[in-house]
Amino acid sequence: MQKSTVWENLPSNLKKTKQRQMILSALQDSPRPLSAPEILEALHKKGETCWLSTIYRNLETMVKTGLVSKSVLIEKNQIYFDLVRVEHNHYAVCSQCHTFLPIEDCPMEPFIQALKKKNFHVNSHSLEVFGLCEACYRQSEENK
Amino acid sequence: MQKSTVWENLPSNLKKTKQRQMILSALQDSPRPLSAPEILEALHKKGETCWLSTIYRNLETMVKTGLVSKSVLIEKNQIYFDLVRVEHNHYAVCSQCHTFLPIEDCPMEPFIQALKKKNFHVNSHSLEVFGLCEACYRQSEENK
DNA sequence: ATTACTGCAAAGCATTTGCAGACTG
DNA sequence: CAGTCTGCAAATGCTTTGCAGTAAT
Repeated sequence: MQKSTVWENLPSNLKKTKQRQMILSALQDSPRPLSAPEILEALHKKGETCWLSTIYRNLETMVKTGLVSKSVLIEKNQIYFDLVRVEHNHYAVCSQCHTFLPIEDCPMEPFIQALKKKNFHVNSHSLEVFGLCEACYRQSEENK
Repeated sequence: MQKSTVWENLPSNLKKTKQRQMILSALQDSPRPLSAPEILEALHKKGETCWLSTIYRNLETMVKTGLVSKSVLIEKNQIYFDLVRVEHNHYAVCSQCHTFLPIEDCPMEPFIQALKKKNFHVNSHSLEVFGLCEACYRQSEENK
């Protein structure tokens, strides 16, 4: 793994273990969020080994320290994790092939302001859009 | 249960069973979305019985027919179901006490338009906001 | 040396599935 | 009667937890 700034700047109470590095690297190499089992599989493909429980525990601590974000894919009812990157936090997910299409701007700001007025203190939000990507949409049209 | 329009207008391929009625009624009586286990509990409190698998199966068919909407509470990693009402679809959820605060307008429209331009065909979306409700926020401030 | 972390096993729980009998239209 | 639906049991699969040994600082 090309050691990233993220890695160099791990909070001091987090030790730099091989497993931690492998997990971060898997997330970094992926163009989309991954579930814990998917991370395991990705590591296996590289010939690396790690236990699922280790993956879960690490992801959870990384979420707490803000390195990683957590979301749920409702269609699979499974938790997905993503490196916190500046560029994007949200995805449109194809119901058929589960392609993740990153969404640029997040339209939530005005929203969060409105909640502030109601004395709700927002920490985080999640947003998922479902539908069909171009390819799957075409296919479904053809089958009509 | 006060028989609602929803009940009267069930799609003709859905039979009007006691269980279906009980489940709809539980959702109707609730000010917030419920998980399947919560629905079961609600029925028990009324002295009604029903199996969890029946609840799950019914909710799923109702989602398909558009009577009910489905969302995930990431903090509990559990699926929640809500009657599809005109008024609101989204909630702000308190991380502490899990109060659901309904959010009025949905800011997603411009968003969905933008995705159309990218040839992604949106079917549905989910949106959750997390944070602290007023009461829990005060409490957390006091404990500082 | 201290504290955090991992492997491993086992449990926990929400959710799904299969099937035979019961109910609805 | 035909097609759905339910009760029930059992399985599935993700996620969590406990503990003893291992590794990092």
